[in-house]
Amino acid sequence: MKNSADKNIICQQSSHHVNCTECRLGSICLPISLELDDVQKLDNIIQRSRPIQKTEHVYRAGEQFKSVYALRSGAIKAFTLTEDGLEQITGFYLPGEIFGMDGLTSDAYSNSAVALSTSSVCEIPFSHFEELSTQMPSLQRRFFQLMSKEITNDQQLISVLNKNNAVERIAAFLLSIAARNEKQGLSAREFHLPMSRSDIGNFLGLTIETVSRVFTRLHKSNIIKTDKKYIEILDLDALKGVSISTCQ
Amino acid sequence: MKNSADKNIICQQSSHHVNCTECRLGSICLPISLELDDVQKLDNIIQRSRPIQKTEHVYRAGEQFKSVYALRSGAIKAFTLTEDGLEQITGFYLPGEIFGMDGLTSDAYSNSAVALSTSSVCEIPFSHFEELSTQMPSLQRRFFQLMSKEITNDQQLISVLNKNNAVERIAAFLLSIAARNEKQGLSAREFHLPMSRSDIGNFLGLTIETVSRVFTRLHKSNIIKTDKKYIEILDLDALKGVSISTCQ
DNA sequence: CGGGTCATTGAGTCAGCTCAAGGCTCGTGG
DNA sequence: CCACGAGCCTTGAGCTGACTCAATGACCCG
Repeated sequence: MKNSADKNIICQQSSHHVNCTECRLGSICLPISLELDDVQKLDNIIQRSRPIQKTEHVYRAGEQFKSVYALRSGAIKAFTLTEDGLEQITGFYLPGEIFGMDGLTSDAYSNSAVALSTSSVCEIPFSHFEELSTQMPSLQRRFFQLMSKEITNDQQLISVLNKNNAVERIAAFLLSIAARNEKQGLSAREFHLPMSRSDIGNFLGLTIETVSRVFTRLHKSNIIKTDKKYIEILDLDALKGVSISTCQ
Repeated sequence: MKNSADKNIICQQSSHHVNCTECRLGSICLPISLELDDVQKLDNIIQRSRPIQKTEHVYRAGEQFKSVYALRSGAIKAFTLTEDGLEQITGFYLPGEIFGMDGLTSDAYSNSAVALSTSSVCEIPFSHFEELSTQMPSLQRRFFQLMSKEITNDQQLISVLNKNNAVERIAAFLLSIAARNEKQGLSAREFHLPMSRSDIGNFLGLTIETVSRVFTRLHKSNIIKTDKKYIEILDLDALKGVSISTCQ
């Protein structure tokens, strides 16, 4: 609420013209393991536009694949529509993470990507990127690794969906968000969830009512403290205990 | 049964020393879109060993990542173990498909891969492959696409697990196997499932009892004909009708 | 202040799970 | 050549966790 409003302002200040060498996310984003002048070359092909507002699309399913994207600030959800027109969320992306890699197979995005809050993204035109990758083996390797990471994340989620009940799924989800916040240098103990209860339910294969009930249950047993989208982890070990495994 | 025994013999005959240019799977496997002499170069780095027997491992979770693999004949299942030691199958691989791409992220395989029946695999040592990719943009592109395909397959499965009930999941599964058989030039209408009911259940997040009940239900309503692992699709439209979407 | 969106809480239902028993097939050994 | 055991599959009966339906509450924005 008040806090999240403040955060948005900060995000907007830091956005737009910061290049890769100055970006505070350099250590977790695409450029890891590149030499300084290679980072410069990468930076040269990256396009940065004005921030995207909540609910705006970065790309839509079916559009021609042109670029992959790095998230600089905000949050993104990626989703497909099922045959019968239902939304299925396939992932949430936080700052420093890459999205759009689903578009490569068929030269068209298979997901749509929308901003969950005001977000700035770095667009990486793929044809340029591909060319650069052939010249920079470490960039090629890095991208292979990122795609592989996406695969193992998805497989981890499959495992959670197949084996774990509602509480375990949500605990795993919270731990995943916490870990990814920490990676960005933010708190793993308290944070704002960028997505709605309904988005969480959609992602985890639960109804919104079940998500809500689990949150109150975890709150009442003093494992987490919740206030709308604000989450504070009070008893990390207990949360790990109920989760068993982590998703994404 | 009798048929499947025959098939294994055929597979073994065709295995081992066939190189990429002669392989009947060339049109669906890694080499698509490569020039002839590029296929030769690719072929030079590929290692082919004696066939793998049922239940033998190609690699184990945690082992150092060294190669990706193309399946020439047989069938492979990939799986992880959850914290509490339960198997979670993350995918089945049929001839012409590539597996092992989960190992790139952390330089160690995150899955184990075992043969479901006698199988021959082509091993592609990754360091050589990477080097070749920098010299052959179309190979690099092809591999990006294959990884992207794996991502969209997994996301498709996530969607099926989140949205579909038991019958829908199994119908989608059968349609996926059928389509992939067809891609190999085999029948999409009748085939042998290489995996057990228990493997299907594990993959689709169902118990073995539920899988069995759904199979008999589909059989009794004359949509498919089942005899153990032999499947014949009698009414494709009806099967599509109950599936809604396809998984992997 | 009113209408819309999002979240919470309660009550009843059901799909798929668990537990249990029995059948089929194949390989081994007497 | 048959008997036996081990896997794998099928079928039945009863239970339960998450879903559906419904109502109410909290907050935001015009």
